[in-house]
Amino acid sequence: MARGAVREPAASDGTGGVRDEPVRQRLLAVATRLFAEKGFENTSVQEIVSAAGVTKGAMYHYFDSKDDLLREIYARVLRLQTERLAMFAGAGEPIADRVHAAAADVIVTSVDNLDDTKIFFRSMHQLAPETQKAVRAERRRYHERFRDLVEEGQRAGVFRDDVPADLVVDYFFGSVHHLGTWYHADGPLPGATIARHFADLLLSSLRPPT
Amino acid sequence: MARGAVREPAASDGTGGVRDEPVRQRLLAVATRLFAEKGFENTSVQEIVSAAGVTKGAMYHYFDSKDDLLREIYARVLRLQTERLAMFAGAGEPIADRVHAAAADVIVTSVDNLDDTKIFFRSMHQLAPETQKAVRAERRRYHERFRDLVEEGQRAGVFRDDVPADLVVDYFFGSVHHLGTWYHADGPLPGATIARHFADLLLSSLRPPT
DNA sequence: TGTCGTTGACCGACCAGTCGGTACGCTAAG
DNA sequence: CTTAGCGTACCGACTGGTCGGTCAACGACA
Repeated sequence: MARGAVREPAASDGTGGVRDEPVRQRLLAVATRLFAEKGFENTSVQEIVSAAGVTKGAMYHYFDSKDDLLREIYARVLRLQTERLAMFAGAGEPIADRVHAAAADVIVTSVDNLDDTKIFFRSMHQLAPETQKAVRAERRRYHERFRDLVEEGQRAGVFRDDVPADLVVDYFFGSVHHLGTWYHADGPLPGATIARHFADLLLSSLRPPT
Repeated sequence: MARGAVREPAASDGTGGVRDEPVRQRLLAVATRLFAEKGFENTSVQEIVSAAGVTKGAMYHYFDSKDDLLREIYARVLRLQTERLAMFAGAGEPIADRVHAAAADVIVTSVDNLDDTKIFFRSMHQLAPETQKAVRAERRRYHERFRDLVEEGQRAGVFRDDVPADLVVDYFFGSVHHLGTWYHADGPLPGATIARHFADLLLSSLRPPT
């Protein structure tokens, strides 16, 4: 590596288009890709830093551990989804429309960040129990926010109420979380189409029984 | 270990109730439990054989590799579910009832074998690519069989046909596969209740739109 | 009945390699 | 002079897998 260069190595550094992001961001981006490709435990720290064009010293300067790297990836996608859910939940439309919009949106963002989605559910259990508990708690808050939306619809008589709202949320998000196992960006259906179909199925299953 | 004993060690051998299963079965049972608890990569071969009361020599006598152990666990649960699906699909009842029964059954068996379910979707990507492809292919056949059922209902006009049957199957099995991440046997809802609710939601979402 | 030879089941010490993590040094900026 | 931002060298723990060896059961044969 060119030691004479100033802060950032020159334009072409072999990291594939992420060349002038700061080191920390580059490490996160590369780790996300590698974790999604080969799994957390099968990706060595050495591979990550090599792909990012730095060394282990740099990585351990920005992150406490390999676990910490994974945790940061989780936190990032959770922040994004939580923000967007709050936006859709607080809109002024009828409850059914808000649920439909929020459901469709979470699918679109999951597809747009498919690597994060994959990592989340494959590698969660690799984290230290304490860290895992923290991540789970944040995830739970997200689910509860969505559940409140469903309950609002049930109280309004728009949704069937013979199925617990919690179960409905687990049901729907099971589908969302498993997008990573079968969806491919080059497949026949674009993310927006899947989002619409899944949201339709959710709303349809919530119609009160005849 | 008592070397003087004959084939099977005496009654109490500290393996916790699996004492007189043959060694191969014991290894599978113990590995299933440990893989579900701590993940495939975080479970060493030494831990497995210690918990099963044998040594590495024994394990490598029955299995080619650690991967082979995982593959056997997959194959076992896939065989079971495939058999049961064929049974429900071939019954003489109306198509809606058959889909409902098959959907509820796969949930019950997933809950009954929750460890296998967890392992399946957490550790699949750890397998060698070739092995992984074989397992995926078998899994795909199972999904296709289920999809055919949905399509049968669509052709009969019982189910809505504005959503591709493939998508419906991915939608539903996402929920099934994620049972392992939130369901606990000591929770408030028994498996049969969840099975009923999920199957109801599926059938409800398949009703033709008004 | 006694005693070989063979075979399947299993033991346990060991190896070569890999991994996450650390200690320390250098450089440039403030 | 201090601090941030890294690079380099290296450690110790651990892993999957191997390999020579042990032991009991069994069939053959006298």
